[in-house]
Amino acid sequence: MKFEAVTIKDIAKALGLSTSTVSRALRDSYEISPETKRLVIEYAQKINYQPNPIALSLKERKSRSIGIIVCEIANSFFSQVINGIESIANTRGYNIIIAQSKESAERELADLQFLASRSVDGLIISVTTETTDYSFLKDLYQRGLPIVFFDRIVNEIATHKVISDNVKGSYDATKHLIDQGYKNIALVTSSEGLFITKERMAGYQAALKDHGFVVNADYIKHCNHSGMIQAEIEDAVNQLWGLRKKPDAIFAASDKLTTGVLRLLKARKVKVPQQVGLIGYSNADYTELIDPPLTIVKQPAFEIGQIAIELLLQMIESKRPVTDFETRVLNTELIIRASTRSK
Amino acid sequence: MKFEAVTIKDIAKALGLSTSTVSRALRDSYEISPETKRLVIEYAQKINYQPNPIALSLKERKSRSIGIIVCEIANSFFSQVINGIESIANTRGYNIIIAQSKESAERELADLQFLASRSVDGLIISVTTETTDYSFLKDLYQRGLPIVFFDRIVNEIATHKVISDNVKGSYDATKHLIDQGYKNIALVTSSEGLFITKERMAGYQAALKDHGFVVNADYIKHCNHSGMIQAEIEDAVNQLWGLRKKPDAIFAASDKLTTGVLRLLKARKVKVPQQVGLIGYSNADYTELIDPPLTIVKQPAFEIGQIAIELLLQMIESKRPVTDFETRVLNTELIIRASTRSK
DNA sequence: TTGTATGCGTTATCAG
DNA sequence: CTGATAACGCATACAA
Repeated sequence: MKFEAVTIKDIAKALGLSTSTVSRALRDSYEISPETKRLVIEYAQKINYQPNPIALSLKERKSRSIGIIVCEIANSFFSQVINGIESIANTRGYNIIIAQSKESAERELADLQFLASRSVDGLIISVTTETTDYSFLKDLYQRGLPIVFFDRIVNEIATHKVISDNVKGSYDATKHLIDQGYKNIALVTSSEGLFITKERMAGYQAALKDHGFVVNADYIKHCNHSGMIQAEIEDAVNQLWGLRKKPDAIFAASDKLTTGVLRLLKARKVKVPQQVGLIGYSNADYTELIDPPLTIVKQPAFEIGQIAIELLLQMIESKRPVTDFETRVLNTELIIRASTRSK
Repeated sequence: MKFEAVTIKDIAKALGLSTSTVSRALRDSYEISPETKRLVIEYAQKINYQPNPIALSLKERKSRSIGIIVCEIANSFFSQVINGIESIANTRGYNIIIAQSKESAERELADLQFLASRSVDGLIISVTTETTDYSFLKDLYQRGLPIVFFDRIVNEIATHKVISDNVKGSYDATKHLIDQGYKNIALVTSSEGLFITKERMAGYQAALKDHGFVVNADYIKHCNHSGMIQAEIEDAVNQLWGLRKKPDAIFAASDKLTTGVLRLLKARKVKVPQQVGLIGYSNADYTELIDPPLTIVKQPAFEIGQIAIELLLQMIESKRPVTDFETRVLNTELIIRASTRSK
């Protein structure tokens, strides 16, 4: 509470007891007489006593808060993950502090320092597409800060990770385009350094090969998710369109890229899926509203959040350091819409 | 930091000084010799000393964190407001704790208690459409917790408020439909209790009257933003469609309602704007992607957040209680798309 | 100019 | 069973 917060001391004074007795009574210690306990607990309830979490944090050297770093909360995927995290964190008495990196490695570092200085008990993070220097993260981790990665994970750090099955998701998406009769399928994806990018590329390539297509390096375009993303997408599409054998379909391998490609095609009056096929990763809820509704690969964002926080709390609350780390891989969902392609 | 966090005591020991000297040197107190200051500051930097914010909070009886309660962070409007809040809070050394009420008054109360118990220094809130009991909020406020309302404000509590000009925004939206030639314009809006609902209704009614239309009570439908919102919208639209004089246009007075109405019309293969005109409040970024792009009323969400936090920090940091409260009213933007109605 | 002592709210340790 | 005291990390009134 604020101003006149009631403390253990107030209770002690009012009841003519010592603070330690009150503290013990409140924590239901076995060494306090039932009578005293009753008295204390009743009075505490009456005056609506709430233990001061700050004092508790100072004493116990933990803050019962966990930090989350994502690039952007306005992104559906991330806000759904946060919802998942929150749904569990709250019931376990933890609060979450959200920081946005805005796809900037610099801001990410600042966020990290900020959260560390606020002594969060643990961290859940999806790194930026820019991040290449993991030293601070590693340092934090080695100093004992529990960390769980999700989505854009860092393989260089051995801890729990939660992702969706990127290879399979991308394989399915690409296969769907093939099944629809597209012959020249391009991939617009994120920065090469990212692990999930590699996986998504692998799924795309595997699907092509399995169906007798050759992988054309010119068909693979990387865009990083900077503030310039729309311009990068435009560049990528221009390059694709400029090829001798122009692609007839695009697989966009992230939420932002899907929206971006769609935006561009709309602006250029390109008909989807008649003129160009399009499929993309997306957790947005608008994809069924566009015309025709877009076929998407959807990640189980809420579950990803829940699993991430479960694993994190497990690390935080276990007495001795966790040694065997898991990488949880969840299935994505291919949501097929407007599946009939009118050629 | 975590484990081996370096404290003022460590510095003192290493330099053969007392903790108070170190503390003062770090805070650049005038009563410390330049030489000692230099020594302390250099050493502190070298070992990367970070003051423990928890200890600081306990001492200064404030947490340098502010609470935010919104119904849903996945809502573009709210995530943009949060971005605005965060942009300022971070630079002023405050962190934000976000809680979601999910349109439930019960969860809102729990959030409130949670944040109060975490001793936030201030609160920024947009209440649920369900909220009718303001007693806890009022209580908190009277105990000295600075509160700023935005969007769904509570007029019963005299403090700063930030909203957009709902009357004008709705007036403009309605007028736009009239200008497009629609004659029977329905309003789908939120719960009647909400102040912003009243304002949006007022704008809608004023526009009709000013243009020589009569306000038809049957054309006004209230839906509250519960988990059943889509069903409520369906009900509302069914009722509208069942009227003797069926409406030829709908003004949806919130983000969620706009999406919901659109979803329904799409599902029923109703052509917008040919068969039914549609205009709605929206801060989503997908409205230009639908076919044809939707005309919307957009709120200056980021600015709303920035102003809210500015006002809050002003309350928090002012020595004596603020007495003259402002209600900041910002202009909305009418973004006209697909303006030519092909009748 | 620097050091000592105290308190913020709580719990753990040690006495009684 | 209960009470006094110390400690968590920091800032500050008071002493020197």
